[in-house]
Amino acid sequence: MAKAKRTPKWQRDPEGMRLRILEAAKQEFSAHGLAGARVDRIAAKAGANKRMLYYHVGNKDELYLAVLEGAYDKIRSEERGLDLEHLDPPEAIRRLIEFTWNYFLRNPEFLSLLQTENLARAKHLKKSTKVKSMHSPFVEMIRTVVRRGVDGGDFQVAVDPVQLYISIAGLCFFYLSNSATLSVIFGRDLLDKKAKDERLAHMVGLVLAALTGQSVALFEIAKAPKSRSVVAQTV
Amino acid sequence: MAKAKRTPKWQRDPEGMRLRILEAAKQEFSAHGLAGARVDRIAAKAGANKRMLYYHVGNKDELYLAVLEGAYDKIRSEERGLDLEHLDPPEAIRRLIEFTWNYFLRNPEFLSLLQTENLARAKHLKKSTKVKSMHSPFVEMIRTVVRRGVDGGDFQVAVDPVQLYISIAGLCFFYLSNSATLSVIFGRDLLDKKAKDERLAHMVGLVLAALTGQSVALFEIAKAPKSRSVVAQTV
DNA sequence: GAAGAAATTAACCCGTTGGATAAATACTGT
DNA sequence: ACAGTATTTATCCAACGGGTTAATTTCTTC
Repeated sequence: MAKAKRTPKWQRDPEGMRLRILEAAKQEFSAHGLAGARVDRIAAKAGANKRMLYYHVGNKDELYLAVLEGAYDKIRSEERGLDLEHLDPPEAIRRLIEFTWNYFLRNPEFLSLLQTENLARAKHLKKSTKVKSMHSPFVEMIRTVVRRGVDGGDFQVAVDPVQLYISIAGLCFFYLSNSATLSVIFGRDLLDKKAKDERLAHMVGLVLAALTGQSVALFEIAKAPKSRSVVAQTV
Repeated sequence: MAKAKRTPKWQRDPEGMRLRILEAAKQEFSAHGLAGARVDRIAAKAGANKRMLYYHVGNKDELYLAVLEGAYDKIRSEERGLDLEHLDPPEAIRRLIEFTWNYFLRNPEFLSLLQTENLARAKHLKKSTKVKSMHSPFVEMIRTVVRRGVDGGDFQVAVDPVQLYISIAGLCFFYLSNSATLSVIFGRDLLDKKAKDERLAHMVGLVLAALTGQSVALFEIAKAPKSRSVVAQTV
């Protein structure tokens, strides 16, 4: 028998493999949900063997939780880089909305994972020790912005930062995560460029108008004079 | 051999059976999603045999679509009874928000079903002929309210009714459908009575303030003087 | 009271799926 | 070069789950 096999069939790369597995799992879980996800497909997509999943991460549930924690970790860390402190309050809120919107656009799997986890009534997330300790200092960031806005006279009311955050996230989240059914219902494509631009303008206008008491459509239109209405639309 | 079996083991009731199957399926699908739902559990919950599902409705996918169509049918019909025409515009918007909020609260399975269907990118809904024809005349209802509000000077801007509807639905939907993960993240129970009351007040305040340009917290507080802040919260 | 249709039950089929076992292959230190 | 360990592969399997087949029971009607 010739000795053969001079070239290694694979390189050892445990950390790389772990990452590929998690990435593949993220796609699979977000595309099919927890129950619909197939362990074999994850393995194949990661260029790995099914046994590897169990070796490197654990069983299906642990894998799912790891993906979920990773997703939260990612958004929280990006949020931290937002520093809204040295913007004047209305501009800070605008930036927050734009960040949230764009993050959701860039990371659709995050939306799907959240939906999946909420469908499961956060059963898995509750078990996570990591995520609980991540309570966003983000809320404090927003609280500060609101306080500054009120003190400086820009904002009319000192809104609860958690409510505000949930509202902003909700305005973005619902539109994007439900765009499929909404598009069918309303018979328009909500994901083409124009629709997305209009939505962003609408959300910024809605929230800022509520906070400042002035129709934001005004300076919105001033900024982009050619787009004919943005929040407002002549009747 | 004695003849036995004088009392019938079951009554024939095809329509009742069909309804029980659909109700059981609704619960199962909303609790576990499409892939997670178990045909056997549906049958058991309906007090039926698995074969009955196929006899009365069809296979798992058809069953799911039937449930989904039923859910849409229900909310659309309730919406039709809202008649906002003879309310003055701000009050009409308030009622719309309250209706949406309460409907979602009363029908949590509807939220779950929507989430599930959107996770599937509306694959099934697109096949439905019924739902497409249900385009809500609701949008026209809202358009009329907005137009009246602008004409009468109550509203500052003529917002696109579809955007407004999506915003209202989104504010309600996200809070409720994601309350499980949000509660974990923020470490507060978002579903107790007080939290729900505050949320409703926040949403009404946000939307009406944006539309009218006046901080709605004012007449909100006037109406319910004992609740200490509603939209606003002193800093 | 018998025939035929409608509704219901029980039992089985068979591909899928999560997970396990054990062997093979690459790397590390000595 | 050898031993020991970490990583990867190749198979296997028991449970499950959707769907089907065929028999059984009730209702209708003539």
